[in-house]
Amino acid sequence: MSDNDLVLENFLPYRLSYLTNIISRRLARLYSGEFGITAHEWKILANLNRHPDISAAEVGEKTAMDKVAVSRAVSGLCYKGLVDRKISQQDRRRSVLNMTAEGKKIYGQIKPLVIDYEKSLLNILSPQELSLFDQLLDKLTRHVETD
Amino acid sequence: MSDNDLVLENFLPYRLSYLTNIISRRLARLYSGEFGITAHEWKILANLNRHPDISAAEVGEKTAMDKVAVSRAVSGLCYKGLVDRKISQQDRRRSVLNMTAEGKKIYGQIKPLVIDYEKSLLNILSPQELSLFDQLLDKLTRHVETD
DNA sequence: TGAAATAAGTTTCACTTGTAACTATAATTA
DNA sequence: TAATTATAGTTACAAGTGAAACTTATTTCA
Repeated sequence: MSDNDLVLENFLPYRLSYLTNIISRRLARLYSGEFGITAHEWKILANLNRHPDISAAEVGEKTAMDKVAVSRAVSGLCYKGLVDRKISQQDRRRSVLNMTAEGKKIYGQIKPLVIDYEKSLLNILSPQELSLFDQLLDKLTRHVETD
Repeated sequence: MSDNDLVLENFLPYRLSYLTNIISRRLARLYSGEFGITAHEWKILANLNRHPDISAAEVGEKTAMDKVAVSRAVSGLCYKGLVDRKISQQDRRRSVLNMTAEGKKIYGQIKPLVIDYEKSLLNILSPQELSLFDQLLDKLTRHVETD
């Protein structure tokens, strides 16, 4: 067996995926339990908070979700009364999405939980380590994004 | 709006998940297309290569997969003739799993593709950066593993 | 012993997700 | 301007996934 044999525990894509899965599960617990929000729905709420009046396609761009996932999550949010969907008068194919008052309220309740979780996660790293990790993550991401 | 508002593009769990998803998709292409192997199946092959004669439960431990996923992936591999499943004579509930000759052949074909992909991924980082990223990843993983 | 509890693995059911087909509207161009 | 092409979003179908129930085998301990 060659000495560059494949050892999953050392294989970086696998380790990255392992870490990410744990973190995603923990985060999902924050919104799924008490609030009944899925990860996709949460991502959309966070985007509508920053960018009101955007369309489903724009949500898709900003969240890297495909349009079917966006459609389903937006439907779920509308059904729960957290998002309001209007038809654009400029282009009647497009939707114009916004959080409702109730949506903003829920968003405001979940946001601190999520931010606290991120803090608790990152407090194991020193400021220098965090900054480095940040840069390396960016570097890798820019690298893999070039198809 | 508070200044520690939630901005997904800066939110580390989101960025980690984004990077991981791209990498996982690319990797999956390496085995799914030509070889018809799923990511789960591939993980199991890689484990059986290093640890012959293990049981489904042991595969589960080593891959962090749940037992249902292991059961299904092993069934798929047996059906394709890549893995051989015997009943343990010491404990007839347990299975004893091994790659077949054909399984080893396929494994040997996929392995270099996967290793090359990892190399192409990491060659954007200097040896120092890589070593740092490695350490930080470990540190974060150990941190989140403590429930 | 033998009844109850535990363990390995599979099957089932409900839910999620991805791909492709479809509907409705808008833009293009012959 | 009418026919074609492209776009936004939804629906339908198939495949994947997770939780719980189930089957068979083993262990525990009264």
